[in-house]
Amino acid sequence: MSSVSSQPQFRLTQPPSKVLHLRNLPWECTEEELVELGKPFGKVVNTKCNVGPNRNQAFIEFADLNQAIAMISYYASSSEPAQVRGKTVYLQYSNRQEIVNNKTTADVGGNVLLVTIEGADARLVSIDVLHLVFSAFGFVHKITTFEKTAGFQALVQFSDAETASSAKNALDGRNIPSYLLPEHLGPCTLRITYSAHTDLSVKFQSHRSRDYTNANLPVAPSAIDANGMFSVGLDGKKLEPESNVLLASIENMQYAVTLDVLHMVFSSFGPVQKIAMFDKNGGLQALIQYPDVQTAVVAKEALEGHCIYDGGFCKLHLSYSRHSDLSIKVNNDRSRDYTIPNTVMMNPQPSILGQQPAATHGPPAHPYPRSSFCSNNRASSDDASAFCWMGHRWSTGTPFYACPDESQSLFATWNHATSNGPWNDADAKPWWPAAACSCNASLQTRS
DNA sequence: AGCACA
Repeated sequence: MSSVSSQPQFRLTQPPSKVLHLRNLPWECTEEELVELGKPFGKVVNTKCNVGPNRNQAFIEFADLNQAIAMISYYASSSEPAQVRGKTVYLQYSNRQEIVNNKTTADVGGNVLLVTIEGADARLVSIDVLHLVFSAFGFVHKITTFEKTAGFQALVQFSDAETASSAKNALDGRNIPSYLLPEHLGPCTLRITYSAHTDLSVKFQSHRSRDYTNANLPVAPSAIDANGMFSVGLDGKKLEPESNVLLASIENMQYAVTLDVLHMVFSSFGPVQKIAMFDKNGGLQALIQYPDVQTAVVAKEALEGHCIYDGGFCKLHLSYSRHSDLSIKVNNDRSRDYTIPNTVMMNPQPSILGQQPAATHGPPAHPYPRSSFCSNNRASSDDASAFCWMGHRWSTGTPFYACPDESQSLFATWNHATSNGPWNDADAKPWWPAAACSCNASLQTRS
């Protein structure tokens, strides 16, 4: 009960320990990088990274106290500070004598995440946006949202604990990208823990809960309008009638937008059944058909207003078509029916929506050089390598991040493994893995 | 930029 602490929080001189405390580490510093850093001074027997509120602290434990002392004294007198990925890291003896790697209940989670959305406008975050965000890591089975004293919360159910954990690791503490939110909204931060639930009970599709595994689940009466359509948005706003077919018009088409390009872009959100392209009013338009309305809604939300290429080129404008099933007479470079057999089948995602057919895209024909992945790479005209990163992901699963930049291009990308990305501050968190990119990643990692 | 984990 004493309010006077006898120990200062940080002592100026720490007594030596074979455990060193590191801080100011770059984002997502790996265990390997820590071992690399300590190796010249002795045997690193244990590490712990992603420590602290910013996850930028770590511990390394040497086999022997002298090795820790060697490292500290080396950097105490060195003109070159200790660095990881070019970032200065600060070292000191830990106030503990060994690293405790407790796998606590918070670490061994289940397949359901408890997500708290923080921020003044948190309750304005739509369930569709949450779905989009979490779908970047794998198939989202169900979402329920509710308000508690803790604020606006959601339970997000994945197939398995691994997927849930990857989503948690990537998203905990992050802000929802502003481009996914209505313009006036302030930052919305995700705080994620594991839920004890394993299977959520969702009775209706509504603005508060969704079951993406059951296309036949009734829509909540509150979300149905007089025409019997599911047309009430989150905040009760009227939406245009949704459809499984999107009408895309492409503005500022400096670069060729081909059928394949459209297929790749729209396949990121679900299997594309049919595409028909045509010219209208001197511009290019296309109809893109998904098997279900939900997928079209997610795709529309994610892609609307975005540019296929950096620099404001090939900006997409999407609306719902009144069609529900396109009639494709012939497969050519302007129209295609991907549901007809004898195309490559490579959709490892379980067919959760029942009638959902397998996606029919294959990897691009040519592998593209790694150099084209760098962040300042500009797509060149008539060059399909603008999408090379997607092909690369598909074929290897290498983690790339897409960077929606100032122009909100979807496809400014960089190789996370070899580059800090296009942000200036090495400590800054990278942009969201764009849904387009990560949905493919999740397709890739399932088998 | 300053010590994990319940």
